Amino acid sequence: MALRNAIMATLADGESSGYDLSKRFDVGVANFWSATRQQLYRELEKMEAEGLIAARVVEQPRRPTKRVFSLTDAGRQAVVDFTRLDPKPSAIRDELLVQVEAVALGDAQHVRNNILAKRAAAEAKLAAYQQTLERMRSGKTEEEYLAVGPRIGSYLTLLRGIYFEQENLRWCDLAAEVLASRSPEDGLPTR
Amino acid sequence: MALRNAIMATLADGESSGYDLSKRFDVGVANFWSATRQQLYRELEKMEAEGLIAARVVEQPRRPTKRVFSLTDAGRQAVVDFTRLDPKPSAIRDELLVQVEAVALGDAQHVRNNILAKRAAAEAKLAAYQQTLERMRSGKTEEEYLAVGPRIGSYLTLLRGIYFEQENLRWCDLAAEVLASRSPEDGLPTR
DNA sequence: CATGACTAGGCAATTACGTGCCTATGTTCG
DNA sequence: CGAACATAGGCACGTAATTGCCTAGTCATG
Repeated sequence: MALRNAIMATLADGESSGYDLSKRFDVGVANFWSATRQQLYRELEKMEAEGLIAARVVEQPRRPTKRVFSLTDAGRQAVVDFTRLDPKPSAIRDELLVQVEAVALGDAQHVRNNILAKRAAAEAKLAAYQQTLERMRSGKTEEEYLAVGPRIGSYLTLLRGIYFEQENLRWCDLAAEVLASRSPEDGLPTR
Repeated sequence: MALRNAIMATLADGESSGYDLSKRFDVGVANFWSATRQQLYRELEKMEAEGLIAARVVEQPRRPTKRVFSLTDAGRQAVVDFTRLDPKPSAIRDELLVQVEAVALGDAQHVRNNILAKRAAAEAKLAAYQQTLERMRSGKTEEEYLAVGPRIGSYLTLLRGIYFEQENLRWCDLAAEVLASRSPEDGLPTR
C-alpha cells in the first residue's frame, strides 16, 4: 500500500510516464522506498483501474508514444487518508551487512572490498543528493527553505538520505580499517 | 538468498530453535535484515532439506518440545561462498518517509505525531543496542574490542545500527520542528 | 556499421513476504 | 479467576517483489 502512495506523492509534483517515474524514484524516493520498473508499471495499471490516477496518451515525434499519469481527486484524497495512518516500522535489507555479520566465517578480504565499493557508492549518492538540495534551495539558505520553501516533504526526505549516506561513509571507513588491521590472514580462501 | 545466510551467520554463534532464532533476529539482525517468524520457520525447513543445517529434537520438562538447528559443514561452506558474492544494493522501506514526502498534500499534524513516535522508538532501540555492545565488550574499550574481540561481525553491524538510530533521532528532531513551525494550519483536516 | 545506451512499455514465471489464525502448556499479574 | 504473556511450532491464503526476456525505434561513439 505504501508504493502507491509514494507514486502519488511523486505525481503530485508533476505528472509523468511510468518510465519517467522510475527515474524520479531513482533520485530521491529510492532512499526510503525502492521499486523496480516492473513494479511501477503494474502498480500504475492497478491505480488507474481504481481511479486514483488518470492516464493521458502523448504521441511524440521521434520517441515512442507514452502514457502520462496524473493524480485524480480520488488519488489526492487517498493520500490524505494515508497520512492519517500509523506507518509500519521501517525495514532495511542490506546484503553487505549480512556478509559483515558472517565475516568471521567467510572471506574477510572480499567482504572488505565490498565495503569499499559501498563507500564509493555512498559518496556518489551523497554528492547527488546535495546537488539536488542545492537546486531546490535555489539561492535560499537552508533555514529559509525549511521555513517557507515549497516541496518541504522532498527536502526533508532528501536530508534524511544525506544523513544516512554520511553515516554510511563513516561506518565504511571504520569497518574497512578494522577488517584490514585484524589479522590480515583472516578469511583467506578456504578452498 | 540473503535470509538463509543471515540465519547461518546467527547459528554460527550458537545453535537455536526457530522460535529462539526469531528473538535473536529481533535484537541485532533485524537492523539490516528483518524476517517474520513464519519466514524463519519456512526457511529453516528448506535449509534442513538442503543439508545446510541439521535439526536435533530437544524434549523439555515443562515446555513444548523444540527442534534445535545447527550449521553443517555444507552450511559453513555456503556462507563462505556467500561472502564472495557482490551484495545487492541495500534497500530501505520506510512508510513514515513516504508520508513525509506527501506531507504537503496530507495531514501534517498527524505525520508530525508519527515522527515523534518514531523518535521514541529510535531512542529505545539505541539504548538496547548500546547495552548489547557494552555486554559484548565486557570490560574492554572499544578500540581493544575492535582489534581483538570475538564476533567482530556482530559488533560492526550493531555499531551500524547505533549510527543509524542516532541519525534517526537527529532527523526526527529537525523534521518535527520544521513541521511544527511552518504554518501550523497546514494539513488540518480536509474533510 | 556494429555496439551499446536511451526512451517506452510490457509479459510470464517464480520467489519472497506478510497476515491472520490455530494448537498446547505454563506462568505471572492484577 | 481471568487476562495476558511466554514457549514452540505451524497452515493457508494472498499480495508483493524479483528475474529474465521481449518489442521497437533513436542516437551517439568508436
